[in-house]
Amino acid sequence: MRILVVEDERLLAGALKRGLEAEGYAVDLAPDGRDGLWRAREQSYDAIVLDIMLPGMNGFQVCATLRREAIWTPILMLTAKDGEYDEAEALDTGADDYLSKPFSYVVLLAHLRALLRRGAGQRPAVIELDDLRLDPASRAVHRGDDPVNLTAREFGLLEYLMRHPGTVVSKTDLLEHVWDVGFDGDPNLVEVYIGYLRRKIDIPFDRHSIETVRGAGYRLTGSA
Amino acid sequence: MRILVVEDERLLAGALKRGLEAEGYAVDLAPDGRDGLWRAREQSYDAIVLDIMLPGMNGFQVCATLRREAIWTPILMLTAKDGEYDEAEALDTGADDYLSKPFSYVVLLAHLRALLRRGAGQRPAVIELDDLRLDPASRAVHRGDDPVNLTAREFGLLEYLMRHPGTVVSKTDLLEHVWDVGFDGDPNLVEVYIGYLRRKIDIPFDRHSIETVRGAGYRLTGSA
DNA sequence: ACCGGTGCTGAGACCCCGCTGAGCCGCTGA
DNA sequence: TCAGCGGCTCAGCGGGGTCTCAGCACCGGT
Repeated sequence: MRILVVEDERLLAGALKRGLEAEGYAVDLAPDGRDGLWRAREQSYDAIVLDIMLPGMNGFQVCATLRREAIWTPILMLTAKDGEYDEAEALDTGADDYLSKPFSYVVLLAHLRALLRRGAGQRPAVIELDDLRLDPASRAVHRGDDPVNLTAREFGLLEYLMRHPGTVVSKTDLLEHVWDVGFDGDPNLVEVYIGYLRRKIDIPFDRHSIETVRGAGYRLTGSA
Repeated sequence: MRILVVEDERLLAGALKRGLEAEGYAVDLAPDGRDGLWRAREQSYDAIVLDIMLPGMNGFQVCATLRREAIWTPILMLTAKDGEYDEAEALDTGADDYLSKPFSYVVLLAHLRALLRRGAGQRPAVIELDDLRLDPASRAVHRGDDPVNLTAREFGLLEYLMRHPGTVVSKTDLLEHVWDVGFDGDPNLVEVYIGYLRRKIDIPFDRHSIETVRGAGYRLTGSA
């Protein structure tokens, strides 16, 4: 865990460095806003402790600049005054948390821990098979760079196949999982939709990733 | 944006509910810890405002229980005393932020907004998608340089969509998060409001950023 | 080669989904 | 009190999606 402390008061900065290092963190110091901004850009920190009152460039500016550059390192702001709107402004410029001076060391630690705990958000898994990509979240399918437009039923069918790559899936399996359970319809329905799929993801690209296994079902080929 | 307020003091709870609803949030109230825990488990909230002093089960316990069950809804704790260790304990049991009573409504709002911003995975204060800008703080929306006038409901809808860009959001999702709890209304309502939105942010500018994904929901296109 | 079985495809009907305009209700401010 | 606005419901319409059906192609076994 690497932490950047941007603080111009020597005494406070030193105390923070020693304290945090005692907790096992690796700490970098920056004496002013410009240096802090530079370090935050160059290095990858797990969190930044950022004072507002700084020579040269104040904390708000540093924070806003970083966010504008799409750098999302968690930022803990140290507000000198405890005016309400100061705090609100800190959060609105993109800080993740703030502390009003004077603060106790225990509280700072707790805030930092909370900040570090909030890790990166998990992204829904995109399923890939060779150059075929399916994103369940955005319901988007791509063959290479070309987008493929699928209807709801076609998408459901392809998703099920892609979740069982390389294995033979029977038509009754598909009817049960892609269509409603206990669907007593004609297996021909599956054949029809397999046809639709092929005409959208295989034939235009001259592939044949959907194999038919006579008497058994279908198999989607390719490797993740 | 759906928010759960766990607070036993009737007056405060009511005031919060009314205030937040005026801002366009959908608000649920829970009068004690047990009820709050139950609701937080059952429903999907975008944030929880959690008092510590509660009958039956206190806020620490509720918070710790939720985290133990891997429910990561952002939690804003209301600490009655302003002892340092209270605050530290709040953060250490898994709360994301805290406020010491008494607090002002402005500050609460700022904290909540910051929390909601993080919940979606660390976004800047102003949400941008291509030339569409939405500022939660000032409740202003712009397409390019042109201001767009939205009603509260339209704004809530657009904000939720912009916090989930590129992903398909179902109508029931929207009903649950943009409208009130347990809203068992007609999904047509969503369609109507999508229509309103399109007539304000898309059609006049000859775009179509709100795509309908037949059988699944809607997707807001564009890149930050 | 013949023939039954299995899978593929084009055409078409039906129906549900989503969009829209009209209108009602409640609130608010003039 | 009334006009205006926002929120919501309702009914109708249009079109795209789902499904059925029949005919044809292909494959395997005798």
